[in-house]
Amino acid sequence: MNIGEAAKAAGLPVKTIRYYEEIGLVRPARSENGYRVFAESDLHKLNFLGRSRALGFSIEDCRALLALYEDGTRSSSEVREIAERHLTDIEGKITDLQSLRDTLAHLVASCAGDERPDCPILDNLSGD
Amino acid sequence: MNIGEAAKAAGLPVKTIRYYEEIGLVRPARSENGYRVFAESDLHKLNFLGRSRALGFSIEDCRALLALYEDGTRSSSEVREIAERHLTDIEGKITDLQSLRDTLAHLVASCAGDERPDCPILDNLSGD
DNA sequence: CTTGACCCTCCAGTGACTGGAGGCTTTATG
DNA sequence: CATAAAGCCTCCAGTCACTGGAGGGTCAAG
Repeated sequence: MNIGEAAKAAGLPVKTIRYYEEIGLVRPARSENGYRVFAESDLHKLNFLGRSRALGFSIEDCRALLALYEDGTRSSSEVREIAERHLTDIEGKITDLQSLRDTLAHLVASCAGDERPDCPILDNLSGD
Repeated sequence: MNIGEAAKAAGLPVKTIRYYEEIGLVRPARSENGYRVFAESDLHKLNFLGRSRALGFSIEDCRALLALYEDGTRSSSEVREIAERHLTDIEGKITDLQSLRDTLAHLVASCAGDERPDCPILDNLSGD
């Protein structure tokens, strides 16, 4: 299976797959003409990577998760640790964004948004 | 005022201020020895930028906001538009992250996290 | 006079791709 | 059978907003 077909099957852009090979996440074989050849196991990995990235795991987390996936002797605690760290990270980001949102919402609400120059948003940004 | 002092006053790293000059957000004078010299108005701009960035505005948004701030004939609607777009953007990000968080939380909760290899997290990532 | 704290410029790296140039190979069509 | 389109290849540059470091000049204190 060539890269284009693999891309469709995995739901990833061709460029992304080449990139994943470059950083050693997948190692497809090569045919005589130099084209990458993807086996079922490669496809499986690409799907795994796509799902992990969609859950927001970093590339390095994905690399670790993939290694654990392929290691039959792993302990589930190692996986859970990575996921927990990521979860904590996301929760922190949510909190930060919510606080930003509240501030911004107040500012937007306080601004007339008409043709006059008076603007509480700018007042706030300039230090009141 | 030299860049170090300006950095302290504005609460920004020296490197960041140099970067802001490079991209034309501030234009401090120069003394004979080549050192940047920051006037009160420059400091004011740096503070404005720091606050805008802290609210998550992109550099280009900051540039636009700064221009509006310095334009006495602006209409507050222009400012409000930028802020509203940013607010919408943030709300979208919050929604996305919340959905990620929910999925991850479920996965983490379902994983024993012990020494055994069985792991619903990996099962999910590998496509069930 | 020297030490240390500043300051300068320029270059490279971050994360995770994405776009494009320039050039093969394969497949479909006239 | 020629050609054109599609698909593949590599390599380089750009994204965003900085950040780190090399290599070197300037200044105030002891």
